[in-house]
Amino acid sequence: MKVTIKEVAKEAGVSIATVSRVLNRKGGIKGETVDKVQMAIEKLHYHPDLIARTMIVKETKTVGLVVPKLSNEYWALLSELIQEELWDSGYSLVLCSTDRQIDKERAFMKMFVERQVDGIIYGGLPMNHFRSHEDYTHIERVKERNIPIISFDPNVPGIPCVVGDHLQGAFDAVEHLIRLGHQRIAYIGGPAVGVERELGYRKAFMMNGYPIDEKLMVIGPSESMDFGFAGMTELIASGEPFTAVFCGNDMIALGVMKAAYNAGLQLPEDLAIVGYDDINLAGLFKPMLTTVRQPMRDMSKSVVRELSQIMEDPSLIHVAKKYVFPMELVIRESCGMKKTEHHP
Amino acid sequence: MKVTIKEVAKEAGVSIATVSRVLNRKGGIKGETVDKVQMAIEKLHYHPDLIARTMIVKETKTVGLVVPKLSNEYWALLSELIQEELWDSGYSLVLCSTDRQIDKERAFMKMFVERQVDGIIYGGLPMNHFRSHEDYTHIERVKERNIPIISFDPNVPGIPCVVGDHLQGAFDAVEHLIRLGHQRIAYIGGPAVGVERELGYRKAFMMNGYPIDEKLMVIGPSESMDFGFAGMTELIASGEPFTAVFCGNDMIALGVMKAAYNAGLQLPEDLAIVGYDDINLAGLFKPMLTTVRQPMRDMSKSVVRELSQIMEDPSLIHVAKKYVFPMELVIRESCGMKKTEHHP
DNA sequence: ATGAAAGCGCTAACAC
DNA sequence: GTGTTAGCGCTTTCAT
Repeated sequence: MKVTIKEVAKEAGVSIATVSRVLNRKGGIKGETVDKVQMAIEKLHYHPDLIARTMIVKETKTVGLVVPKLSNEYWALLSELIQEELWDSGYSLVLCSTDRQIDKERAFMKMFVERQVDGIIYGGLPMNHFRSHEDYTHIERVKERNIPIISFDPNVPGIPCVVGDHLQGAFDAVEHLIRLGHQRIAYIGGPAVGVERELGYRKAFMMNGYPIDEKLMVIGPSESMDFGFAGMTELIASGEPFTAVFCGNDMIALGVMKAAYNAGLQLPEDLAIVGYDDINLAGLFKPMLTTVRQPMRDMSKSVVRELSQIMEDPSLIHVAKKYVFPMELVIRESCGMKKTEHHP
Repeated sequence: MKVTIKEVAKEAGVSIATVSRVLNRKGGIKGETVDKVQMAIEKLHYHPDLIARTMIVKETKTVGLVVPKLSNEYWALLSELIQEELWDSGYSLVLCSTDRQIDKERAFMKMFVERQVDGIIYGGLPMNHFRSHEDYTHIERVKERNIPIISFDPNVPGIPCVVGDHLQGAFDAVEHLIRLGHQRIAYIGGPAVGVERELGYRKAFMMNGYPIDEKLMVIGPSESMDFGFAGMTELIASGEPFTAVFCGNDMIALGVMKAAYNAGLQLPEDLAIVGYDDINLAGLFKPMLTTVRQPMRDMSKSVVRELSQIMEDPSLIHVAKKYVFPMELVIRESCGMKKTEHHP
């Protein structure tokens, strides 16, 4: 049989209220009594029932996290960091991976409210995945219920967000390529990594007065290595000339590298590549990947800090602050050497 | 204010018992009444409170998973697969990453019992991480409380386990190397990946009557790329000759490859490498990694199936069945060509 | 076919 | 300082 607070009380010869008090360190109790209770707890191997507690204090000390995919270093690392931060703040993590299925995302949200999670970190699909605003109601619904929610990376209007400045990051990456003398730069990415990177790409061209060749843009629904491989293979087959490619993320870049090797290209001599995210793998292979680093640690610390704040004062959920983090271009080998160089 | 079963009852003009009945599809209710209740539920946007329900039915529909690290494709993939399987069976996943800290592992277990998870999947540290049997009591404690628990991969005595046959896997890998003509084969691995792989390595040598040069064995506490890199670098520096290396896992193998390249070695000409796990990345780079594949999908399906069974009938926890899965050697490029070949 | 009422294990007034 | 008691939102006998 499960041992409850009652047994402890009897064993210690006090009332259940007293036991509850020492459990919650309320103070105002004789040291002697505290000892008696603690002895009883030890003796009976008593663990308080968090579920019963929740019924009264109305907090589960649980937060839900939604990510699109776990078998991707970026999201795996994020989940790990968040779990750690959360644990340090006394929360457990209920993890849900949607595999990019919108209806799963909805089901998870429903589960979160039924389970009474104290807060939600939403690392789900970017809004451009949803056909209409109406598709986004599962988020609204949560907000209406005053469940603290914060978005990580997808920029969700109306709720607080911690996002990276991907327009800037992509801009810097492409600008770097342009400085290196490239003009025919391909882009392989798409909605799965968000539209900002494509916009940053376009901005760099616009700012430099270069035309964009839409034939060099491979936009697809995925963010995987396989997508990068397929996209690159197709691009090469098209015969369209290009000397560099900017990838929506590092996994795509890895796929692109493989396709380039397959086609007999020398890297970085024949082709410059830049990725995005700076996952661990990025620095591993030759040529080591030039990429855009996201300050993951800072960002995850930030989401849980902000979420905690909202959990403390739920009214804060109505001020949809945005925290945008700067991205950092990490120059390694995959773009080769500058073709021209001057010191001003 | 939160809408409870009471409001629904009033709205529908029935008692809360009736509402509860339609909620749980108990049957024996007039269709008309069911409709009334359902209308009320819709109208009020009622969601049942799973927490309150739990107090009575004593199940949280929650299972806890502990893994050593999430930022490692192997565990990330496993977590993803398990989450998926669990969800399909109606369970939510509470995920905990220990970062290989034993005290964290203990704290998680404690949390699991307080939170009344219905079951636990333990993908924690192999027993050789624990100094003594006494250190393993957190597992025992859980079992004593009759909380269904099953181990994934670490072979934990006394509880059901789903494990890979790593002794066989490692044996096959090293045997392959030997068949290819190698005799000076290094091993880079250690307790983090379990001892079975080392034993498989030794077995292959023993069965072939070759001596083992302990100087070729790099045993360390980690399973990361960095460890592989450092271990390999050190091994090369030692001046000890060798023509092949068997790695405890693919991440280590990747690190080893990098170190080999750094040292100016040609792969696979100068050095044969075989990894373990067959993570996605394994097939990506040149030379594509020969490795040992774990049937992850089958294995994760199996853990949750077995766990479900124990959750249905908790007495099953006392029969510590083991499910051992065969490993499969995947031959790619990193070992080069056979030096001799005959067809019998 | 439905309602009334007794808890589940705990916390939080409110007494003494 | 400590005990008594009223719930939290739900499921489940036991009546009717």
